[in-house]
Amino acid sequence: MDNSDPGNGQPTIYDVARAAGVSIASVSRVLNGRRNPLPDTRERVERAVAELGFIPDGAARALSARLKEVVGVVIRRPTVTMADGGIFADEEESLQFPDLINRGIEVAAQHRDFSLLVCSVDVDDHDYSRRIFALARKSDGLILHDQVLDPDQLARLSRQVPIVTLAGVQSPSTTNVGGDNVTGMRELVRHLVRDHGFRTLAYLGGHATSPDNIARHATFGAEVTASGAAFTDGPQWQGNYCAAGGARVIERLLAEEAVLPEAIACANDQTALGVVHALTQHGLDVPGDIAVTGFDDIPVARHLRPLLTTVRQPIQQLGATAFQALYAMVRDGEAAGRNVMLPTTLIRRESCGCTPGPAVRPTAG
Amino acid sequence: MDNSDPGNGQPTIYDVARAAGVSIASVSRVLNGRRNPLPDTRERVERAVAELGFIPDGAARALSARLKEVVGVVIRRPTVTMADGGIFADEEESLQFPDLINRGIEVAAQHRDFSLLVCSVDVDDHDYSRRIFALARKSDGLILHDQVLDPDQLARLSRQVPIVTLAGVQSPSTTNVGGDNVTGMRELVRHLVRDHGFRTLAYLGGHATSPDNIARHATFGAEVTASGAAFTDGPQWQGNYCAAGGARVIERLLAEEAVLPEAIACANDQTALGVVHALTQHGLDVPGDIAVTGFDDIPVARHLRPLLTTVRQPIQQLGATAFQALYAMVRDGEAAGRNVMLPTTLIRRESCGCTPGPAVRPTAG
DNA sequence: CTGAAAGCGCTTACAG
DNA sequence: CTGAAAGCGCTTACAG
Repeated sequence: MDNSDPGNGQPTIYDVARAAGVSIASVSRVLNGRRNPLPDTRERVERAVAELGFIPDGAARALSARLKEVVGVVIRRPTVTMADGGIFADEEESLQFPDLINRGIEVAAQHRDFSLLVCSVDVDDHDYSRRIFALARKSDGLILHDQVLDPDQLARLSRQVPIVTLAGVQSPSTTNVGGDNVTGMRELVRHLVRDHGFRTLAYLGGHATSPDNIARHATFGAEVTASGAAFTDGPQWQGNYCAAGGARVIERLLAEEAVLPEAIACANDQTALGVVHALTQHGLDVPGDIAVTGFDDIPVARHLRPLLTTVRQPIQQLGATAFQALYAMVRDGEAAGRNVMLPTTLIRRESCGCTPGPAVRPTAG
Repeated sequence: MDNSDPGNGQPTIYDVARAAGVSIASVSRVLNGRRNPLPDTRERVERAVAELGFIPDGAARALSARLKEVVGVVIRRPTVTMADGGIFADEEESLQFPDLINRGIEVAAQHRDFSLLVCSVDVDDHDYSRRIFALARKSDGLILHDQVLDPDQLARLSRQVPIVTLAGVQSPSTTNVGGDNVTGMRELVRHLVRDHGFRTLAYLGGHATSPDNIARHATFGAEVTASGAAFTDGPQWQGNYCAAGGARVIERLLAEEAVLPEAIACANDQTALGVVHALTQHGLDVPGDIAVTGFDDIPVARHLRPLLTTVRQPIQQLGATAFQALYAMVRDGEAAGRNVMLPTTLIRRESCGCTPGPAVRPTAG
């Protein structure tokens, strides 16, 4: 029963206790600031800690305190199934929106001494759900981007740890945080149809199962139709939230000499990036020949030419809010089942055909 | 001593053992595939596991097996100190290069059932090193981007866990993985000076302490000078690896009506993005009036106009290599002190003044 | 305020 | 092959 320096290196709490001449309980107390120890005790412990370079082991702490101080985050890695049944992976692309959200989660988590454990999944992989369940046992709670598990699995998972979905769907056992797709899309359609007078419009989608994508698609279609303009729709307008995916859609349409609409609303900015690029490569001018819009307002959207008209979401805030919701569940046992919707706003820049004004800096979200 | 269902939810290995009518040791063995158990034992355990939805607790496993199956990653969040002493944070920007590297680390880690624990630090924060040391005790090893700790701290940290630096500097106690800055920069200068004939060139830097930045700066300056061209240098050319940082440098130079060089080599692509944008906003044409190049070849660089001439690094591969190096240290006790250098290649596109050819897809790295 | 002891949920020699 | 038991390094009632 000699718990001291086992030769492998790291000092344990026993080493500190011996060096300070106190019990391990006292060491633990000064380290965690519980039950204020006497100044003398505190000092001796602090000196010993500093001398030995002691840092408590995370696993032991977690096991004992029943708190890992880790939030697990799952993002979806893109894979796109092609028309011919093949698979095309755009893995090399950075996923700016999810990565930025994760930064928001992480910064919020730091304030609570939580760390971020990330796991990216390819939903076409055979056992990706096993990895998510394993992640759950390494974390105090999980934040799931998009829709990576079906409702049944989500319900099962929520029995392991609290779950917050980001841009997913709220359920009795999970809380959801997302942007207001409907309002954003309405504003966009109104601008495109009423202000610019476009008569034919298409929506270039993201992952087919993504709740964000579904909501944006539905709202866009309904609003366009309601406004009396023509909604160009169909399976060929299916992208995957990536620039390469968006570009591919355009390439194919152009290859089969399809008649393009006057305006294309993309599922997100990254898609719009690829769309603008593909159109330009083929000699089409944006917005001269065709208008293109995005969604999210990722920072690079502010450096593109033409400047991208898009629907702004408070990206980092989405992440921070998701963490806070999760933390309340983990820490205070707050109930699941909430649905938090953050506001979106239309940002009119150039790619819709608006005239470039003086450089517009969006106000901080 | 009743270790069974404590009411809080998750079944433990004791519950499984009881349900299967075996000992917890047997449960552990079939779960971990050790010492092949009898088919009968295996089946009963597997049935009980499935019925109870048992997943081993990560902390308990880690404590007992002395392996957390977690790799900690530290990236540097941008903050830039302004000339007037103020602080300007570009926190809202996505850090595409580090994020993409992290994806590479994570995918490699998945193959070994490791997860990625990320921590972003602001080196101007007062106690960021405390957070890094805490991260170390939640991980089996650490990968540090850039230069986030000084050599002394690195040495101390390496006594806690194995360390791999990414684009850092190799030392006896740490292994480093990075791209070949010198060769890449040489090729770039040769192209700019010899092929394009530029006579005045500047380097717009990244973080001043970044080893990548230092190497690129030094090589660029030396090569330009050696070639007989003029190297424009000075503190006003200090960026921070972000688009906003690059744009700010240009804004200031323009504001003080400085004479711009014929070509600007940026520390990375993201900076180049901001530079191109700022120049364009001021009516300057890239590459007509001034050439701009990047470094990294991040995917968006392929969707910009003009297409960015840059030095390609095998980004995801850098991450995967860093993980593999770390894994060898964690698992096989491999010694630190290696330095792995991955090749870079010049990618000539349009922003240097080359004529746009047919769209060039770089071959997979 | 402080210490001795139990316990967190696993893995792994050690016997059998 | 399998089980009883020790032990991983902490935290936290429980006494004193």
